[in-house]
Amino acid sequence: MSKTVRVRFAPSPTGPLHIGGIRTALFNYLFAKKHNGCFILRIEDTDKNRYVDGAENYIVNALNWCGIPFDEGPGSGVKVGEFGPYRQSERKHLYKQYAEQLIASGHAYYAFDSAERLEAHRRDHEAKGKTFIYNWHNRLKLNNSLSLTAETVKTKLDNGDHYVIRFKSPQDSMLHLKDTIRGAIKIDTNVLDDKVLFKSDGMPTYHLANIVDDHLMEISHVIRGEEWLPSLPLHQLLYDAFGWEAPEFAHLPLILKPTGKGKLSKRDGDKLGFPVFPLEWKDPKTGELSMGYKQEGYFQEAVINFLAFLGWNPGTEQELFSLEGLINAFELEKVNKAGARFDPDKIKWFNHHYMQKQPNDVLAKAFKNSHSELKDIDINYISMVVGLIKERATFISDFWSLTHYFFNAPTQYDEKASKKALKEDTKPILEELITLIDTLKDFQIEPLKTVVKEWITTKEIGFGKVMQPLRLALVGALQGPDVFAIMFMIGKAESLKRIENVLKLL
RNA sequence: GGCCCGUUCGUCUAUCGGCUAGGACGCCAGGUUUUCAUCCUGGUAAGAGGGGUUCGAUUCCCCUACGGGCUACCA
Repeated sequence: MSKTVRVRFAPSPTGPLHIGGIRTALFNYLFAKKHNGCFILRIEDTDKNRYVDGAENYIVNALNWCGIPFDEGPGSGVKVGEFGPYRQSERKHLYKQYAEQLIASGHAYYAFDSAERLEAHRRDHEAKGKTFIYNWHNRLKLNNSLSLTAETVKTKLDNGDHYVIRFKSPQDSMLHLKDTIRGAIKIDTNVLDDKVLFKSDGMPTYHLANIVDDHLMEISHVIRGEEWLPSLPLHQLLYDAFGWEAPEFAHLPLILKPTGKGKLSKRDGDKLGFPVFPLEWKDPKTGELSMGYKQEGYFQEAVINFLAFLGWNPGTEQELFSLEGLINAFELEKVNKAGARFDPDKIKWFNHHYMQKQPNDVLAKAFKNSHSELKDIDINYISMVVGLIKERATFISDFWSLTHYFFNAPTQYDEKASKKALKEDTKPILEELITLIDTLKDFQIEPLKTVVKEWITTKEIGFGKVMQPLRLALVGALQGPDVFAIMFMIGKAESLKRIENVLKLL
């Protein structure tokens, strides 16, 4: 790779960034970092009608939360450099000259057809079972600078008539395209249409702005979603028309729904109960709230690790990767061609894994902040509790149901568990146990365990007869970590009290 | 409909002509934990179909089927 690697992630601010967008950003980021290149964020806001307030901010926040910040892009604190600005709306003045350059060189033309007229054409064709395509085969019959006299065109332009600039797709030639992931792609230019490059509202379309900006920003590799593959011929043709060297292209496979048909959408998350957005998003118009990975308790590392493996793998059997590891291992050539189904179970598994790697005090702090009953509890105590139960948790939101008995005495006892643990002979056993514990001076886990076990053994009571009711008394159910650890945590007095509470039931 | 891309266990995937087709998630069973969960071990399960090419195809080519994307003055 001779030239400097410069890649861009170019979302349009029409709403929250979908998890598929994050995956595209991630692959761009990994590729850039692997080659000591530059990761650029460019906001493609050429469609004023679809602009959504807050979307750009969301994109930036999402990338930051994921730990894949951009090197160049809009916003303060980021160097603008020689390639900015990074919002296409702020580059508006640049595009028209390029469109006109194409007209001058015979690669594009003015078109005056009204949207209504074209729509009518489309309907007519559809009624006949055909598709209306604006290109070589009919452009001379339509209303444009190719079919009209130069004079008429000039008059129309002078009058300020609405016009668009269309690309003049070549006729009768075979295009040989190259995609790093998919290899060679052939296409007949006769099936291409004369795409609008410049809109009547004075803004460029995606196609023009994209090529101009990628060229001006010296983008070396375009890594984007597969939905852009059909536009590749046009884009290549544009580079050729301008006489510019095209970047390398890589089209990423799509992320599909967990079940059923089609690509992953916002609705799937609502329906199946998992987020499809990195961060929570509140629709500014409807007020509708969509859940985000962050808010649902997913660790950033888990999301990244999972996403990296959606459509890519290192070719080894290693699946757990830090961001650093991913950068080292990443290769565009190893990206898959086929779409990948999103698997909510697998990302949970990653989350459980990364849960174990989180320091207890960090988890404890988040846990404390998430639950009002913990407000006045010592953080060190919470931290120890977390250390005892985190191996059985996937989310911090699992913590309370896993730990409430460390903070509050059980108020009710699981019915099934009571039946199993509480028998006719339980009462005298627990009474004796109380006496035993009461006399214990060193209330630490090990001495506690030793004394109780010795007592059970010498008295030949049977472990189940003691341990089960004891656990029920402490927890309220037959679950949780080691009973002696629980007793140690809640202390002697509280332990005794809880056993007495159960005795009252007998 | 047209064009393009794709197709290995239920899911994510390995295999770059010669494997008992490997791993992970899920699921099932056993073990540990005298609880539950975790964890460990094992098991379950796959190269869409049909033609070629080849001594030999999951792997290369063609056809069909199926899936996906695009087909806007949206990106």
